[in-house]
Amino acid sequence: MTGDPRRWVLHVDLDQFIAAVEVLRHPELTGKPLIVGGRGDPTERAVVSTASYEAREFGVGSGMPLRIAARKAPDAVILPVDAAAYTAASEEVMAALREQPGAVVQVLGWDEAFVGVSTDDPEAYARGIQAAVLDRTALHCSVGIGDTLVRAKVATGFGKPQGVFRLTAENWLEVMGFRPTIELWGVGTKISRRLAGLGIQTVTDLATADTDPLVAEFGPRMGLWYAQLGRGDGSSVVDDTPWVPRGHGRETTYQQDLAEPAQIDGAVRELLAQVLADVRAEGRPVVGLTLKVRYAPFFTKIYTKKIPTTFDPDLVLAKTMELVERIEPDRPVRLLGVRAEMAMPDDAREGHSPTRSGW
DNA sequence: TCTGGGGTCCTAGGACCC
DNA sequence: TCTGGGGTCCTAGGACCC
Repeated sequence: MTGDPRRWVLHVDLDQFIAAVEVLRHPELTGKPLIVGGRGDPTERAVVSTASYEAREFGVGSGMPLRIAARKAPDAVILPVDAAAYTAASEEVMAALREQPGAVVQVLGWDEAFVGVSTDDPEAYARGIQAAVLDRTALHCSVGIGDTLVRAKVATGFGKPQGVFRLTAENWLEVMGFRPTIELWGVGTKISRRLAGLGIQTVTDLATADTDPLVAEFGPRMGLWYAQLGRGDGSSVVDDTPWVPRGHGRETTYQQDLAEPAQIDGAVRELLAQVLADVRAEGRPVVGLTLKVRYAPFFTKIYTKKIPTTFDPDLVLAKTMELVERIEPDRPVRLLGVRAEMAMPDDAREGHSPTRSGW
């Protein structure tokens, strides 16, 4: 007796996406160390968005200050971030995925997506995806195959570059069990440290841990979520419902710290104008505001405020300026961020982030 | 090494209500 | 004099991801 083909989650991740897009536009950079970040100026406060594999050999990685990266790889070419170009390339990639037979596509970012599909041969399907993406965009990708979203996502890392890797309940602990918890998707330095405080070092430790201490440490939702994460368990539903943004924000790190109240006032107005332009394009009213302030050298404060639902830019400005009054005087400001929360449409689906409950 | 900019979701604790 | 138990909403902040 043969049943229906089995349901699989595939996770598609482009290889060094941003650097690869730049190489397509600048073929003379092929095979050279390439760093993309900020405005392309290593003397500015900025970080690396993506480094090519050649640049990574010098120890350059994403998130690294551009200044440091330039020191490590002095001969690397440094290019500015060109978001519009990556968005355009990303749309081509996602279109190629949606053309695959029976594919349900859930976009996670510029360079990655889940694909849900029923097939008896997920490896062959994955190779088909790689060929289709390469054919349409000249970009290479890796594909993770899993029986849950988490396992598919984690699997991709073992397929890089240009490979395919399958991770299911069957081989999860064999592959992941001995690794530190920080290698899990959604566990960073802080959480891995707190887990270690509970005596949990490895993925197997987490998979077999009592839930009680986890709940006591992280709360009822996150505690149970981390226990599940250790086993690779969770949802296997790929959801292609269009995403509804919760809000829009802009933030800027200033090359010189702001000291004068008038400077801060002007900078906030500038950021707010950009945020309101994004919100207007969305056509949804503002219901809340956040002002983020990084005091030099590295201390961040967040001020939030709910406001009456409104489209009125003057009211939003007035409420934003009430938040500005909370900024501590006589402290240099290194970063300002303004964010507007928007009213959710009634029919919007519940949000679920990759690292949070529901998965 | 001295840390961007775009996001999302979770939790603690206080205010307030019945 | 001593202070329940349930709930909601709000603010501040934490953590993570790409």
